[in-house]
Amino acid sequence: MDVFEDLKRRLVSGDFTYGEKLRAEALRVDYGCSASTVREALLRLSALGLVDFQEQRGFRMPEYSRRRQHEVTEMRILLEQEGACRSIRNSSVDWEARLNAAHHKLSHIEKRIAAKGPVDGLPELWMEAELEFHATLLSACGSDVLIEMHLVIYHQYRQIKVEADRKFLHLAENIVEHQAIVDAALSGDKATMRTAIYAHFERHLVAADALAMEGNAA
Amino acid sequence: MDVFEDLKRRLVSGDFTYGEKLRAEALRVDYGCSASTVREALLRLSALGLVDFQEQRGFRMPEYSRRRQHEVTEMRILLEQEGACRSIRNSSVDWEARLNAAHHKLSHIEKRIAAKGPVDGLPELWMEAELEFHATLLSACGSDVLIEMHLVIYHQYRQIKVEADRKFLHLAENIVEHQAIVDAALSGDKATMRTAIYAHFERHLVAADALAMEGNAA
DNA sequence: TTTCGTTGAAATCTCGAAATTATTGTTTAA
DNA sequence: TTAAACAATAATTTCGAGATTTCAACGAAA
Repeated sequence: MDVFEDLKRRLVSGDFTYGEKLRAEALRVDYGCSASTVREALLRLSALGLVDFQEQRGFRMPEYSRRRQHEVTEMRILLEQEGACRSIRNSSVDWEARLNAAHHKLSHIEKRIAAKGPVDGLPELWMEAELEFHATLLSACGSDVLIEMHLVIYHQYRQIKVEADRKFLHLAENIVEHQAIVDAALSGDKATMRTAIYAHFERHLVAADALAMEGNAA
Repeated sequence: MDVFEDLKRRLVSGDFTYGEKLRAEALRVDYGCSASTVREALLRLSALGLVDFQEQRGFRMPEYSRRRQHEVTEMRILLEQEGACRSIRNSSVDWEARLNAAHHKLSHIEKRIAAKGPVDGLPELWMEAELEFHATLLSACGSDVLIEMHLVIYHQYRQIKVEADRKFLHLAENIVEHQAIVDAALSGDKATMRTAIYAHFERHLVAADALAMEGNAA
């Protein structure tokens, strides 16, 4: 099994709690490999911001903080607006078709969850479809660097929002907002797209005064 | 010695040529450690985009490509404009003072290089001062995530532009452009800042038609 | 009671050898 | 001559043990 990929998956799926210690010696059991191999994977993940690494003090799942949630959300808005607008600029029938397809898959799953709750393997399917949708949104932007960077931030965002994700707290709103993003793409209007993306993330931004208090503490 | 930090330094300082193979077994000699330790450092650097890693095929200094230069430059413009404008929004006397100080150091070194050429340890001092200047520009933006992300892209940019850097091809222009950025900061006008930052990087963007040809080849 | 230092246990980090996989060069068959 | 199969070599990856460092518990001195 690919230790790196599977640990990455677990880190954004709520398998570990915020601040939990990640011991290579303990994790090796899950993969039937040596601690060194796990250590390698954890070091790589730390460079991607999904694992906290301190020399001689090992690895941890990052602590939760509202400030970080705010900053990562801001960054996702910035990169996603930029990427989506560039995709619009290069607009092609192929891109519109792929975005439509990805949205169709996603909204189908979201509607099933809305009806039956997060049963079967629906949360896992949703995770996959949601990434696919947002990745497709940027897929025609013409910059691999932007796509790569967005992917890094996307996973950091997921890691922070794991709890909300798994409880599907904002399912109804998400359905409407995803639709608005598709509509904006088809309209070809960049300003509308920026507004739609901002609206999709707005509730995950933290008010400035709340940040100030937390900032002084940390 | 810190293998990770030193390899990072060498990767952006022209110690390796584009596409050069990086053998852990060979590099261990430079650091008097085992190949595993070097391997760890290379894996971490690959997550930061400074090393190409392919399973079972080892590590390489990334190949040079104009497309990548273009994309990384675009990303630097995006992040640096965003960060600088946020710093302006949070504008403080302290920030303006630090930016002035960093610019003073940098321009002093640049003028010495303009006069005497890249002798003594001037290139190394310039590298340090240039990073310090651009980091200071974003230092008041209020987002550690943005600062961190900018730092990653900054190093990728440096790695690509190593040749131009070490030859100081655009020294005279750089001096003017850095001054323009400081002026924009002191004026507090965000639009001026965006223009100044774009002007600083414009020549490193690649024309669309040139990209198209390269894109088809790769 | 508090602080500091000591000691033992546990975790982290480094290492070089062994196992696996790619690469290169050679031979053979078409 | 070309292409494919094989063998020899070199490089990469995994591994577990040993060295180092951190952490926690305990006891002595202020």
